[in-house]
Formats: sequence, C-alpha cells, structure tokens
Amino acid sequence: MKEGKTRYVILGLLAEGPMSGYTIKKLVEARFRFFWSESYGQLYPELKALVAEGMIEALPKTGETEADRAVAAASGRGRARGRDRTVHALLPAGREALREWLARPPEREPARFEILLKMYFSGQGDRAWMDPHLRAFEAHYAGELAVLRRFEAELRRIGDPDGSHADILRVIDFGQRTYEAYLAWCRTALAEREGRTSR
Amino acid sequence: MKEGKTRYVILGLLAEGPMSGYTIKKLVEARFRFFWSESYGQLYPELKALVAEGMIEALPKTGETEADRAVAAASGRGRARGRDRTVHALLPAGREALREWLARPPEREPARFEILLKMYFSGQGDRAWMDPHLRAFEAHYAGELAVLRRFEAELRRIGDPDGSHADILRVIDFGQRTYEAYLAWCRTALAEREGRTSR
DNA sequence: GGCGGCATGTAAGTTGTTACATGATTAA
DNA sequence: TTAATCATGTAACAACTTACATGCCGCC
Repeated sequence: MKEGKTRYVILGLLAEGPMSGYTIKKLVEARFRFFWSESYGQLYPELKALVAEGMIEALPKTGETEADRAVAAASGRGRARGRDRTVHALLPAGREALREWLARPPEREPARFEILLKMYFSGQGDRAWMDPHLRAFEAHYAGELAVLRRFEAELRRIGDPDGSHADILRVIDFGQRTYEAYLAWCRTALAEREGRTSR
Repeated sequence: MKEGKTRYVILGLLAEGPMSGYTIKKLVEARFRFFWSESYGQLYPELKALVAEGMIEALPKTGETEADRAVAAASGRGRARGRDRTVHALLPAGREALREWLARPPEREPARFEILLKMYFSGQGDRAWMDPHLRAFEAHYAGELAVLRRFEAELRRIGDPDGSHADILRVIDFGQRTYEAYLAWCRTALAEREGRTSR
C-alpha cells in the first residue's frame, strides 16, 4: 500500500522547468540532502514510467536549461557538456498528479536512529564506546547545520523573484531547528559523561 | 552491503532476559516507538537465523518471564496466556555480536520527511493545502511528546535498580528535544500563515 | 592517455511491509 | 459465540541500494 514518492520529486522539480534525470539527481542532492535522497536506480525507471503514463515528455538532445544554470551557480562550474541527454518536461497530466499529491495528507515519517538503539543498549557493552559515536554525530550535524546556514544566507542574498523563497526558507528552518536540537542533545550527553550535569 | 539491524534489536532485548518474538515486538512498540519499528515479517525469520547461527537458543513452552511482567506493567494487564510459544535466550556468541555492534560507529540515519517535500513544492498547488497537513503534524507530535513525558515521569518514579535508566532517559531526551523542535517549527509556520491570510 | 565530470541505464540483491493463515485462551 | 489478545509464521510485494556497463567531452 506504500506509494512511491520518487515520482512527485520528479514532477515537483520539473514544475520549475525541463531538466534531465542527471540534473534532477544533482538538485535533490543540493537542495533536499537533509531530508530526502534519490538513487539513479529509482530515478531513471520512474522517468520512463512517467513518460509512458503521459505525465511528462522526453525532449532528446536539448541544450542548457534554466535548471542547469541553477546547478552551475551552486557548484561554481559551468556544464561541461558530455554525452547527449534527454531533457524531460512536465505535461498537464503530471501537473495535475502533483497537485493531487500536494492536497493529500503526508505519510508518517519512519524515523530510524541507530545511534539511539546503541545508546539504549550501551550498558550491555562498555559505555565509553558511545563517546566516539556521539562525537562523530556532533561533528556531522555541526557541518550540516553550517551548510543550511550558508544556504539560507544565499537565498536571502539573491532576493525572491518568483515568491517561492518563503516555503524554501521554512523547509530550511526545519532542518536548522532539528539539527540544533540534535547538537544540544549530543553536547548535553557528552557533558554528562564528563561528570558535569545539566538538564 | 547493508546490514540488518533487526538482529541487534533482538540481541539487545534478550540481554535483559529471555522472551518470545511476540514480546520483543511489544517491547519495541512500547519503548522504541519514537525511533524504531519492527514487523513480524522481519522478526521471526531473524530469530530463526539467529538460532541457526548459535547466537540465541529457543526454549519452547516456557511460562511467564521477567519481560512479560514488564509488558504487563506497561499495559496494565496480565498475560492472558494463549497459544504455546517459544521463548528465546541469549547465548555467549550473541552477546559477543551485540558488543561488537555497539563498538562499531552507527550508520547515517536516512531521514525522509514527506511533509517537507510538500512544503517545498507547495507553491505548485494551493498553499492553503499545507495548513491541515501542518495541523495534523502538530497534533501528532504533541501527542507523542506527551507520551514521552509520561514515560520519563514513570521511569523517574520507579527509581533505578540496575543503573540502566541514565541511558534510557538520554534516549527519551532526544525524542523530547526533536519533538519540541518539530512543534516549534510547526507553530511558527502556522502563525506566519495566519499573518498573511487571504493573500 | 587518463582522469573527472556529464549522462543514462540495468541487474541483482537487500530490506521491509502487508496481508494472510492458523490456532489457543479468556472475557463479554 | 464472538471479539480480543496471545502467538507464530509465510508469501507476495514494494521500495530502495549498489555495483556495474557504457560512452562522451574537455583538460592536463
């Protein structure tokens, strides 16, 4: 009964303009990295299916698109055009499917934190083993938080031509708040282990 | 190359005492619900595999265990013993595997928030569609936070006979902090939307 | 010539869910 | 007697990852 969401990622991104599967992947990595991911093994078969369903159309061998310029701006490099590619464009049926999905309530997010499992069971081993795990966790999310802050600053710098920034900033805000919560938790845990007590 | 973590959930719980697959499921639901889940379709085949690997042993048709009393205490009901069951107990090899896993760094948690995807793309539909989604999100996590607070109060009430509560409280603290962050985000988003109604 | 980035795709494998089948016991 | 809870298990399916295969282009 689970529904594949890959198609809506594709449809949503194509709503901004035509782009290739490769570009979709790059954009998901750049913009959604903190709350989503897609692999080529999901992306390409889904693009094919969407074409077959009349949701999108394939426009072979097209030049640089708006989306390519967005990726290039983010990576600081132009598109060194390699192999010929297939650019996909949204069709009315696809736009309609996207809108239907937007109106439907989102599914519950299945959170799985292996670090919490280890924390819970840590008494079964040497509790000191948790320390490097916590420090790695802290370092990772401190880095991710810095990325989000740069992303936010960049968005605010370039202004809001089409009025879509409020939603994007709201999404970034989610990431910042949760990462800040992770970091505060992590630091409290580490501090407690060193002997001090808080919370 | 992905490693199933179901086995460590089993091993970790069996480290507290022998129990049945059914009891493991109940305990995962009761204690880990906010950061983990297991289905019978994963649990039973994994139990079988662990027996075959000599990690655990099956003790058929055993009476009430320590773990059953824990489940009964949480649900306020005794075990109305139904069909005969198989209680599993941890063997030295299983304890060793658990300890090895505890020492290894946890894998990155793959976060997937469909609501953020919808928020990001919300400009492609009617932005007002997000409001019920946000309210459902808020209601859900407010409820979950209340559960965690009760869980914490209960743990503090019963004292700490075997010294394992610090780790469990730390795990609960993670849930509380992240849920508080979710709620603060959600309420800010909702408030902002009310500020620019009919726009 | 090789490397790295661009670009598309597939095959195989793993993981995890859902639905179902079975059957015992107890309480309403 | 019927529902609920206890209890175990499997088959079919869906979702997703990984590794690989292919090949173009520009640069050093």
